[in-house]
This record gives sequence, structure tokens and C-alpha cells, in this order.
Amino acid sequence: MPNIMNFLKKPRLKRVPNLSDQVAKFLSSELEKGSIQPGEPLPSEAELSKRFKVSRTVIREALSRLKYDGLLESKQGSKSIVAEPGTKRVFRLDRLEVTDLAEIGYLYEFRTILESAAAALAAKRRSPEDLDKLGLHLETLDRAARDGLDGTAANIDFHMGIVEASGNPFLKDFMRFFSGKIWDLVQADRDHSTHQGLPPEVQQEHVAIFEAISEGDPDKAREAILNHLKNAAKRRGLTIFNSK
Amino acid sequence: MPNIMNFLKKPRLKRVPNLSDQVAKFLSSELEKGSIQPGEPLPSEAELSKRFKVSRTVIREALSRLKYDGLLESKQGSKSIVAEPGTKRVFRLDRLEVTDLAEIGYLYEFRTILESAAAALAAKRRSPEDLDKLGLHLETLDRAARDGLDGTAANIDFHMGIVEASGNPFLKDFMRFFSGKIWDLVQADRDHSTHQGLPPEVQQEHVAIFEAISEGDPDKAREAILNHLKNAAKRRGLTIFNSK
DNA sequence: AATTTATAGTTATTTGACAAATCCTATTAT
DNA sequence: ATAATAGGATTTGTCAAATAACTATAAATT
Repeated sequence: MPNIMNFLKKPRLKRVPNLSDQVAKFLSSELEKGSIQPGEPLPSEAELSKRFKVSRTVIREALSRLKYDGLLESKQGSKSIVAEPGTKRVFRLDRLEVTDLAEIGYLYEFRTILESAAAALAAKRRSPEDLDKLGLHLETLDRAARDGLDGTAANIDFHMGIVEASGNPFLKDFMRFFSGKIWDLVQADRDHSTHQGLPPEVQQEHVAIFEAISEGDPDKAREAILNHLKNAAKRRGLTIFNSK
Repeated sequence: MPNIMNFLKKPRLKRVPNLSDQVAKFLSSELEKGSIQPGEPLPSEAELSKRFKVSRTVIREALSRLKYDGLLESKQGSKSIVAEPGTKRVFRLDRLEVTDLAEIGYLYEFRTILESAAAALAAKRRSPEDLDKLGLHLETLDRAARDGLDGTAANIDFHMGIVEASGNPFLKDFMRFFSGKIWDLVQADRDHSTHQGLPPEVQQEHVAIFEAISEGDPDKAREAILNHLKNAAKRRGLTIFNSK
């Protein structure tokens, strides 16, 4: 049953796509298709304005986004030109369809790759402070499980703590972005399930991960988190691919 | 020695930061610092316009980017509000400093994580077509090595072919973005080094990877590509961290 | 032929206006 | 007193027009 207090949490405004959105979306898909070769110019803003039947302001706001992403390069006085591939500055993940089970599976697999590597690195590099933090999150998680409270937040903290202990800033940054997507799916799942709080066996798996990292055993840490994620997938009924 | 014809290749316009750039940069850094809590409103466009002493158009172009990234949410009639963390739609990688060796090392480690996982998956899932393509790239690479030509393009193709054979679309999409950054660094390195063409031992390593994937042996594939990347790092004098 | 100079085209920025949706408050009704 | 309502103020979305700054191309000059 969905939490009836959910309406409190997200003041999320429904974003009705405005004209800039539409133009930006169209142009970026057109660029991805390669309709205009890298190095060649886009039509002028005035031309685009006429063609799409919108004001130049709208065109400029759309182009502004594409330039920011590194898809276009512009200079005052000359037309915007299509950037070389490889200069793209962003990785976007917005067309996620929660309904597509296969896609969720691949997303989960991606996560598994990152987290298992993070756990192995963490076992080798974790500082005493990292261990302290992980221990605290584990405790919070334990208390939540005992009291039947929602341990989602502590769960996220624990997993992110592992990534932070890995010491790789890119891994950390990317996981911070990526986990937002992942945990949303988890949360959506949770709302549809009946149980409150985490199943008891989860905590044992967490402890196993923590111990392996604490002992400084990379292989053990990797195995522990792989086991954990595999079980977690099974608990949610995800068809997970074999991804050792 | 740098290629004297390089000036032909990149018509890359030097992007002098305009007002929208500056405002967007300032605001996004301010948001990342958490100066405004999620759910709370930004100052109105008119207010920002006054504060930054620029026109509302400039403000709008800047906000347009932040909305596109999922950092802000807006609706006609009410102020733009700061989005919840986790709704961010993009992963940016633009503040890369090629000079920072440690950063390059971490980037390389990240790449190693992804490619080793991709190779293992590819060994299990590769289609006959995937193998054909990989074989072709290998051949091209071989010919380039024999003729002393630049094999960079074929090299990239080979590595991307592995990722594609992994079958995971997210891994593929991300690597396509990520490799742009990586290969830029490699290329920069190449320009400063003396040798033309790839060293002969590289091709042996490539063959080893190909064979492992071809045989369908995930562990062997992972080991082969780890060995290859470790050697490649050594050849470039990168201080690589232990990252099994 | 090479260089300089006009000229037209383009992006960057400003200003002003109006529409549409929302927010806030005073007023009214219950 | 409380709730509902209406209306004005505020805010974002969109359009239009103008100017400045800059680029590229063609014409004119040397």
C-alpha cells in the first residue's frame, strides 16, 4: 500500500513541456541521427525561428542547452556549428521507463558492476574514518530493522559509504548521480510491496560486506556485495542477468 | 612531434564564456553547495536579473539549462524551485584537468572497471556478428601496425566493439560518452611521444582479449583486458592504482 | 595578386510587452 | 470564527523589435 503521507514529500511540479523543451529535444535527436555533419553549421537562429514558427527567444533557449552539453559550438557573428563527437560533456539518463523490465535489469547490472568494483577498492583503501561511517550506517540500519522503521535512507547511506571508501572521485560522483535513478526504482517497488522495513537476512549480508572491507580483503568484499545485490534482485523479482 | 596538419582537423571555435554561461555556472555551483534547499524557490527571474545586472533573457537562458539538467523545476505562474537530489538527469564531466596526474589515474581506473566488466559480459553474450566486427577491427589494427600507420581509430573501434558485445545498453551509452574523454587524453599523450604506430606487443594483447571473448571465457577475458590496460598504462607512464 | 574596405549576415544582449498560470490577501458567505 | 471566493499582484512562458559586437564574403584599392 502506498504511503498516504507521500503527498508531503514531493512538491514535484509536473513539468509540462514548453516550446524550448520541444525544440531542444527535436534538435538533439536530429544531431544524434547525424543529420548535420560535425563541423557544419546549423541554420541561423532566424531561420530556425521561421521554420519552427516560434520566437527567436525559444530557439536561443533551446540552443543554449545544446551548447552547454557540448553538442554545439557558437561564436558571436558566425553560425553555430555541430561539435565533433567526443566533445559531449554530459551523460544523460532521462528516458528511463520504469515499466520496461529488461531496461531495469540492465540498469541493475550496471550498478552491480560499479558497486562490486567499489567494494573491492574500498577493502584496499578504506580509511579508519570510512570504516567508522560504515559502522554507523550499519547500526542505524540495525535499529531501523528492529523497530520496524523505514531503513531506506540508511540503506542508501551504507551503499554510498562503500563507494566513498573506494577513494575514486569519479566513481563517487557518478554513483551519486546514478543511485538517484536506482533508488527511485527501488522505492517505487517498495511502495507496491506489502512488507514494512527490511527483511532480516539483508542485515546479515550488509555485515558480511562490512567485515570483508574491514579485513581489507578485496575478493571477499566483491563476493559479499555481489551476493547481496543478487539476493536483493531476487527479492524484488528482477530478472537479473549473470554478471559476476 | 605533433602532427603539423593538426590545424586542419579541428575547426573548434574558442568558446568565450558569455553572460548566460557565467550565470549558469554560478547558479549551478550555488545549488550544488546547497545554498537553497530542495523544494524551496529560487528568486524570481526579475530579481535575479536585478541582482546580476543582466537582462531577463540572459537569466532565462541560464535557467533553461539548469531545468534541462533536472536541477530546477518550473511551472508557469510560480517560481522555479530547487529539485530533489536524485532527480538530476545528467552526469557532467567537464572540469577535467589533463595536467592533474592523479585525476587521470582515477579516470583510467574507472575505465578499467567498466571495460573489464564489459569484456567478461561480452564473453558470455557476444553474437556471431559481434565477433565478426571485432575480428575486422583486429585486422585493421594489424594492417596499421604493419604499415606504420596511425591505428588510433581502429583501436577505439576495437575497444568500443567489446563494450557493444557486452549487450548492456547503459554500459554502451556511458562508454561512448566516457571514452571521448579518455581517448582525448590518450591522443594528447600520443602527440607528445616519439613513436608512430602502436608497439608490437599491443597487438598480442588485443588478440588475447579477442580469443577469450571468442571462447566464451569471462574470467579469461577479464584477465586479458586487465593485463592489456595495465600495460597500456605503464607504456604511458601513468601511475595506476591497483585495481583488480 | 595581395591587401584593405564595405557590406550583409549572425550571434549576444537589452528592453518592452502580453498571455497564462499561480499565489496571496481581503472580502464574503456560512 | 472558519471556510469559500474573488480579485489583484506576482511569476513564468512567449513574442517582437532594436542595437551592439563580431564574422565572412565580396568589392575596391593598391
